[in-house]
Amino acid sequence: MDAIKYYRRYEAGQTIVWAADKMDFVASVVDGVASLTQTMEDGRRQMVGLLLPSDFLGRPNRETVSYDVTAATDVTLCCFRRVPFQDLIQSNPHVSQRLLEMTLDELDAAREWMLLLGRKTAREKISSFLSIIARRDATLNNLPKRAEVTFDLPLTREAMADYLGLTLETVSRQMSALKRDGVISLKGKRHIVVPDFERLMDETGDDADGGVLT
Amino acid sequence: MDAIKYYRRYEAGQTIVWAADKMDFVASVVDGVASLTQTMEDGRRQMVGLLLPSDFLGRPNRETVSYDVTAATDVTLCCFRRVPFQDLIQSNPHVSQRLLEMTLDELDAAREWMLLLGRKTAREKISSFLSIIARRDATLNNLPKRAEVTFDLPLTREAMADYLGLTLETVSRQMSALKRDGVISLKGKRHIVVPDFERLMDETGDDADGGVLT
DNA sequence: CCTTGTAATTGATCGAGATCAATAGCTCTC
DNA sequence: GAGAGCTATTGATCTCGATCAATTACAAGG
Repeated sequence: MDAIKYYRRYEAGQTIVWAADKMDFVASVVDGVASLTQTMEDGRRQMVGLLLPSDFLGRPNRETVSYDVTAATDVTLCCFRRVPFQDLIQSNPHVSQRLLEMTLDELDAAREWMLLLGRKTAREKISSFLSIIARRDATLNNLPKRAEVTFDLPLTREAMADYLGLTLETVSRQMSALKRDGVISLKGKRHIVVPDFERLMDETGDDADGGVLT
Repeated sequence: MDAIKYYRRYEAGQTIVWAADKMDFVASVVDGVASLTQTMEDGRRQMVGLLLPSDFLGRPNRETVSYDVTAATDVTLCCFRRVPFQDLIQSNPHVSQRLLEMTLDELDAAREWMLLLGRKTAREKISSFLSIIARRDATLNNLPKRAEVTFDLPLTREAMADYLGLTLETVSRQMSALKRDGVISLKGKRHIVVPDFERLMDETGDDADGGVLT
């Protein structure tokens, strides 16, 4: 496996693959954040995937993807040439089982995202997004309960709008509203402080706990 | 594989599994249509999956699902007890590879769905839904180009609304508008005639063709 | 035939978020 | 430090789809 891997770096804003382009590798994100975005003919855009470190990019047995892949921050990928990687899957059942698990997790995430897009209010969308980022950051550290949480937004307001199915103006307004209400505070444009994480969770519209015996 | 399979039938409207319930089987849809639905505490609902014949339900190595599964029409499932099925995956790499392919297809569908939910207008949503159903029906037959297409809606207006992130009133109004504009005609409430399928496609907001050299 | 119940249509009004527009804050560069 | 070029905030107004409400269309059952 190590024999066919190599690293690539992309700068923030750079396109990693264009929709319908040939893609001769699959990869896993080592560092940074990449987004998958679909665009309509008239320019309307919707983010359909957000890849954080350890997430997988690309599809075995398929040469193209149907969305643009863009580096939201500086990104480092660990790449594998696609054909050797496919051979690896054939010979090593463990790999395809692991890949299946990861894809199923991604599908679950996509389904929560669909609930967000279809039914949540703008304020709930923003809160949900902030808590997703906060949580993904927090897993690297260890999360104390009902504590202050701090992190940097990896996305611009415009990218957040594309993620949430909103306009950037609405994103900005709702961020200001959450700040005014003391749910978050901002240091600069991108650095977020959440004084009480549970308070933020209450704003997301999701069930308080994971659903185990409500 | 045949040794561990059995069939189950559900009537339209019946719940197949509740969110967070234990699910001791996985299954594939033989006949009918089932929906996966997520519900918020205050009752807002969003469909997050629509299972048509040949689609797969359930997740190996996980006892629960996080959404309700409901029979939209009468449904026949071909079930496999979960634990033997997991053993099958372990021993037969072909199965997990096939399952990976199916899951990746479902993820692609989920991503198009996200574009629909986040960025399309009500009219585009309805048109997209109708063309999805028409196409899934048409694969069973053989599809001539720019021809009349005919099919039955497997969903109520309310279920369509849950699919599309709309209210049932808006669904009804847009159906009437498409009828008024001659894009579709209705025989009864559920039977749809599309006189010109390309005309319907133009209403979806999607690119005219699959994206091969636009 | 008349009731009862569910699915669907249609109308009137309202409001959340989009759109249009101006301004502010930053970082770079010259 | 003035100007260009971003990103972000804030204001004013408009619109699409939601909400509230009444009516219609059936199908089932007494």
